[in-house]
Amino acid sequence: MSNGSGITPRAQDFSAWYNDAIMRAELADYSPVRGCMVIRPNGYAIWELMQRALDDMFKATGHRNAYFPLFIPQSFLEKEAEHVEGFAPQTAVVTRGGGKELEEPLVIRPTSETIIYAMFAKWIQSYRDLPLLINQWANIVRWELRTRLFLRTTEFLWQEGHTAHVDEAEAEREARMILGLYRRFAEEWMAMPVITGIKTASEKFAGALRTYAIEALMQDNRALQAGTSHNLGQNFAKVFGVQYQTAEGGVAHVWNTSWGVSTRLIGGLVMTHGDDVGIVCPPRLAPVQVVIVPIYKTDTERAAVMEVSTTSAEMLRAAGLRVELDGREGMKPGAKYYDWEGRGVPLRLEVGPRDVGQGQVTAAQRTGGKSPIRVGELVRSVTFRLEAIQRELLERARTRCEQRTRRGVTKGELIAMMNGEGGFAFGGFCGSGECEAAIKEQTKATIRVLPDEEFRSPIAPVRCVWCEAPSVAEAVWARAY
RNA sequence: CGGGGUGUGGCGCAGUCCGGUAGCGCGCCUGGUUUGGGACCAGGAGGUCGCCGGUUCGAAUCCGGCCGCCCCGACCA
Repeated sequence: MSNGSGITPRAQDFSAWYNDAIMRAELADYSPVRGCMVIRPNGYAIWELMQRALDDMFKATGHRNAYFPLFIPQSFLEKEAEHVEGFAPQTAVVTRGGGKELEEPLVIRPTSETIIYAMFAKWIQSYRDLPLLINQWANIVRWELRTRLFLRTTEFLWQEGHTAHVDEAEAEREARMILGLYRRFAEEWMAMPVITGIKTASEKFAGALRTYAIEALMQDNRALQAGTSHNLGQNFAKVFGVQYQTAEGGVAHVWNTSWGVSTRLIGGLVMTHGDDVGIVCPPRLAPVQVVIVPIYKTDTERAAVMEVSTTSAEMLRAAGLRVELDGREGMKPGAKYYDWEGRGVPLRLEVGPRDVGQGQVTAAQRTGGKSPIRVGELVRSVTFRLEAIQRELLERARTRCEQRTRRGVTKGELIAMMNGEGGFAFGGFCGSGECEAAIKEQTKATIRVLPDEEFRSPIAPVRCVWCEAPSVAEAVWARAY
């Protein structure tokens, strides 16, 4: 759909729509390497904005960035039993280098716990060295069988935080704090509402004590795991000998956490806000927040219109906004509208002779609606409108999510819902892996999280949705990406 | 890896059954006229028809083999 002649409607084929929307916005392209994608400038710009916001949040909470190698000695990965079992099937391994067979194969990192904690062991001596709060921005390789742009590719970009703490309580606070931070990012920046909670044993990170996650509901009513935060306990510390001297003179293993979000978030953004025209960027993450389209016939009109357009662009940029002035000649205004709408630009300013004559510009919101803005109120009004769009997108997504959420579901309802239109189903859970597996078997739905208190139903379910045994926790089911 | 589909200028496709000089739309380039929701005219560039082999005077088309990609299932952020 690179010619912009239209994309598959969501209702017809959501997957096709997703691909079309990404292609039209030029966020990404398929690469010559199977399973891998190229992130194009429009897509990478969104990632850079995400990075900046997240990085600021990490720094504000005391974390520092570092960089660890892409290659991990195979033996490292194999040290933690559960970890190797979880990741070995999806690793790429380098066995040759410099024209020679390597003495020890090097795994291309599927995640960096092992190599980072090997280094932590060197750096941590005393309780005074704790907590150690590290983050790295990196690429990862996981040999996926089936890939989708942004949602699952063989190589992807992410951020992985790794921390070491004196005790379980502090590690738990860290893992929890990051989960909250992810939630804030999802809601305040991406305008994507999420449910937070803890993963069941079957969905837990390989090697973790506990895994927490934020889960969002996409427009096709499938869930997207948008971020995870793990309390790793002392599993890795014991294997890699990450020990410290306590204030009392004893020796103890540290408690680790790790947490990450990836370029998958871009897929979440697309599937949360996009419409049948294309993607819709929430203003705070829009590479172009405002596009100005000049409209004119004669040279005289052109001069006047460009004058106002240029001045407007300068004023808005001076106010810190990301503004593009579309001065392409020989392209009709309507064509430009479609072009920028497909890129998800939240606000468009049309500047024509009539506007100039009346001392105004016409503002069109990507979410719908056109209205004039007095030139004298430009910055204030544009800023206000962008904030309104940001709020509107979150509200709209939240309403959609609530409409697709059912609480206190029965077994029959769960089956019907998951094999039907989908959504989030809240219900009682006995805690057994058998029930969990049976439900997955019959509905393809998994427990996304055992939700945190804030998201739980006012009246706790009494019995397991599946087996009628007493419920030990409320669970949220959905079919997931 | 199993099931389904598909490979023809940058993109989307027709042509394949029935072999005979490779076409259409969009995009791209040049010039001109246009410009308040996808402009128009004229001229032009661009393809060893996924790859290898076979049949034939002649293959995009028929036969055999291989490969890629997309969708659906088993693994996963």
